[in-house]
Amino acid sequence: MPGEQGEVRRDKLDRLLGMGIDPYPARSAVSLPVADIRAGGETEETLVASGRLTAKREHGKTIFADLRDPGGTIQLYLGRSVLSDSDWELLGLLDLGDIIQVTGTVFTTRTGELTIRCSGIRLLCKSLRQLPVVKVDAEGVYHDEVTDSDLLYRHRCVDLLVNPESRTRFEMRTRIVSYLRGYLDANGFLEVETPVLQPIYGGAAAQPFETMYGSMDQKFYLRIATELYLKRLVAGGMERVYEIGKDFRNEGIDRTHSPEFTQLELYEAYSDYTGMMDRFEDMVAGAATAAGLEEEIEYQGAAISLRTPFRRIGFMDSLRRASGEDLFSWEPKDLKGLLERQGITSDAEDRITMLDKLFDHYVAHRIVQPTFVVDYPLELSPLAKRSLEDPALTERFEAFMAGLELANAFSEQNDPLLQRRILEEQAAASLHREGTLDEDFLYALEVGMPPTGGMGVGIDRLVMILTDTGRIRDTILFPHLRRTDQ
RNA sequence: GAGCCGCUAGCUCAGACGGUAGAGCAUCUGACUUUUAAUCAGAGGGUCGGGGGUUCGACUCCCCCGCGGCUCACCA
Repeated sequence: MPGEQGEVRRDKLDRLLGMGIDPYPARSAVSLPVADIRAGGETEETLVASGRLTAKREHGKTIFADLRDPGGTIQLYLGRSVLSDSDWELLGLLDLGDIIQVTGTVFTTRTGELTIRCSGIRLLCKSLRQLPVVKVDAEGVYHDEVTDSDLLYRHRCVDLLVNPESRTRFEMRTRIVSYLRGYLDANGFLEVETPVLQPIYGGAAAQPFETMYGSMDQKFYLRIATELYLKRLVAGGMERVYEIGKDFRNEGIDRTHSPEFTQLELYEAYSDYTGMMDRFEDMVAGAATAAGLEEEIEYQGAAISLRTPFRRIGFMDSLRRASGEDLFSWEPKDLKGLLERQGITSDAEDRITMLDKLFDHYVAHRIVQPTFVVDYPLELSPLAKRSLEDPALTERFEAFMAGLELANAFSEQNDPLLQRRILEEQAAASLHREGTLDEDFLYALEVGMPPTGGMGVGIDRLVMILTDTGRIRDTILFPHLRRTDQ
């Protein structure tokens, strides 16, 4: 009998229909969350609980079962002598995974388990798929835990049901994002939405996804950043704006990169990159609290302190110190040689990209505690203002933690002529860019944008840190996978 | 895009040397009125990721493909 597992449930569904039971009723009674029932303890008061049937322990005329809702699990006591004949018959047709509603009182069994003594039971939704059964023994050890990541990513609903820590992680993500919104709203920022489909992409250096806009008969790109649009708004007098949304970068996937990721970008007029440091510290510390964490957190085995202020180091200083060399005076061929000696394989040929590689190698990957790396070379930062002390540097920082880049911020370049020249030079020098200037953005700068601090924060990575997750995909509900149907 | 590893029942896994597959949980049948990884007895369930090839014979060896994982490359 092929496909037995599914057939059994279909058969039960038919039998339920034969009994006149609607396996998918439209209405259910208001029920008490399991967590509340547990908190309430024993009671003679009749209450209603709803959830998924996750275990059944049959003892003849007595059946113990587990009912789970998002907030917890509670045991059910189902006795032949307590239930009606029809409820008892229904019980026999229930499978693990079915969503049910029970009515009863709460007592404690002689083994000390808080339990609902069910006087009534109702089917709310028949499940036609057998879920993996994960059991936890008395020592709290998981048995037959589902590890097939393909299954878990393709069917996140299964993951959420079967792995409680997955559910918790996404709840934390939501709380973190809510906190950030609340923080920014409370500080006078306006949340806005800018185009995802853009005729010219910009604001970062990345390969875009391309698409065809049918009715316009024009090529469009999925945004790689919101930067250039948000700054237009600052020029337009929306002096504190932010957007939390997806950016798309048509590049490789790895543990810390997702082609579709969530970024918070915020811009604050009359602020600068030091102001952005304060915002970042506020937001990270606050998000941790919102996620239920203390100031000291653990990330993949490392102790991390979120105590502010965060450390500040210079891009060039830190690289000099870590490498023991003044790499900024080196010729490209010598840098190339050093890269090879350090075992870094890279296609990079130009000086500045190689320096950036060496910075990652010597400094960034080794940063554990929250750290602002400040004063980036001008060549790496076309949209940032030049440093007052050194025109080769910019007023920019990137925030690192546990080897991850979490944020990128600068005092925004608002000199329209200088900005145009820099962008033109970049476009000319770069092979893969379209070489198209965003004239509307430059127009906005010509209209005039006040001195402004701006910052982008990688939300998925922040969630990684705060949920102690090693893979960015575990912070994204539906990460991209290759389709298997073709 | 490259290299390596993996893909066996719904889930977790085992299958030395090539002889058409096993376990636990889940499912089904039966027993059991306070168990909790319930227990006991029995049963069903697999075109071993797909396609070729070698061979008398392939889960096993070879080739191609698919999907996943890990590293690397790409990544203001």
